[in-house]
Amino acid sequence: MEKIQEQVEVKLEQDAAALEALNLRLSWVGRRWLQHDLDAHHLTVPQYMTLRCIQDSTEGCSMSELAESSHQVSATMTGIVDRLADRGLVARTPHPRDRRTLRVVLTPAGQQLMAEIHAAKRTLTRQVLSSLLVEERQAMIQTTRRYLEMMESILCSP
Amino acid sequence: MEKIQEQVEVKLEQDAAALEALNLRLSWVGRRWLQHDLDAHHLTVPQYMTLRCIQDSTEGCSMSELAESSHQVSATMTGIVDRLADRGLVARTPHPRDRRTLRVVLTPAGQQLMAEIHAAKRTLTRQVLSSLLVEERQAMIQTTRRYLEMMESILCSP
DNA sequence: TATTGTTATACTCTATAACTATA
DNA sequence: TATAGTTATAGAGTATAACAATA
Repeated sequence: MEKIQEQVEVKLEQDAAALEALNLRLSWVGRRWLQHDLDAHHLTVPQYMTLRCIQDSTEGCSMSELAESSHQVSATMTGIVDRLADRGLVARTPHPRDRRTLRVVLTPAGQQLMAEIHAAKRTLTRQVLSSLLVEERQAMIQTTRRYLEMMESILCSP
Repeated sequence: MEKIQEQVEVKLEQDAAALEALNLRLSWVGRRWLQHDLDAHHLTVPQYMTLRCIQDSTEGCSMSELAESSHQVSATMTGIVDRLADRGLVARTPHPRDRRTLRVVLTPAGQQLMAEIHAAKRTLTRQVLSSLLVEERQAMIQTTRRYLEMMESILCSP
């Protein structure tokens, strides 16, 4: 009985090592792949992440919110938003109540660019998913979400 | 019948959008998480990827191989390997037959550092995997591998 | 005093173009 | 001529520390 348990442990260790190596490479290649897509629009990955964050919000984001969302210091966000603003994709608008705070919003040009990117997006995800059963798709989404939540909690805790 | 097929398509589209958003965030957070781990060893993510690539090879890598593996131009690799060599973690050794080519290898210090990082690695992957059935783990590894292969093929083709 | 955001600085990564040495 | 690698250059992202404005 103990021997079987031991074998299960060994197998788990192997699976963990295999998946860890795959995820490391997936994260790296995924970024290069995204950058490859964004090149056509002269956007960088951090710039795109920032636009997504603003897009997902209802009334724009403060600089602090953008920094927190991407796990970066606010000084870094200043530079990224500067370049997006220079291109007219976002605008810094004042906060109605707190004059220290800004609301960064998408301009019409920014909204249009995001729509173009969305339309041009490759169908890699759909290709993979369409070869799975509905239950498998759900399981994959659930597992990925769990992964992400664990990572974020570890990253935010200190 | 057509109506059911339509619903399946809609559902697939939703699943694809959900997983795409998750993967985008996972790729970003995964990198921050890795960087957070590497900070203790004063390594950057590109430096770590380079060390991994050398470690996985049997007789060291040429500069071209390192560049190709990370989908970067060789001029970029020159800088990364310069900094690793300055710290004594890798060494440029001559190729026995072709005097144009280098073999970048891990020094003993580099091997020791990689061993330390491996030992200190968080058990996030194992935590997630241990809550899955063996069949689910295998399915997850397979799906992740398929994803990666598709990405790499798209990235390399042009 | 505490918070929001920017500026100044230094370093790494990244690509392009021009270059050297070798095949 | 073609290939392997480096150098020079420019720009983007990143963190730290110091700072101004506001609460």
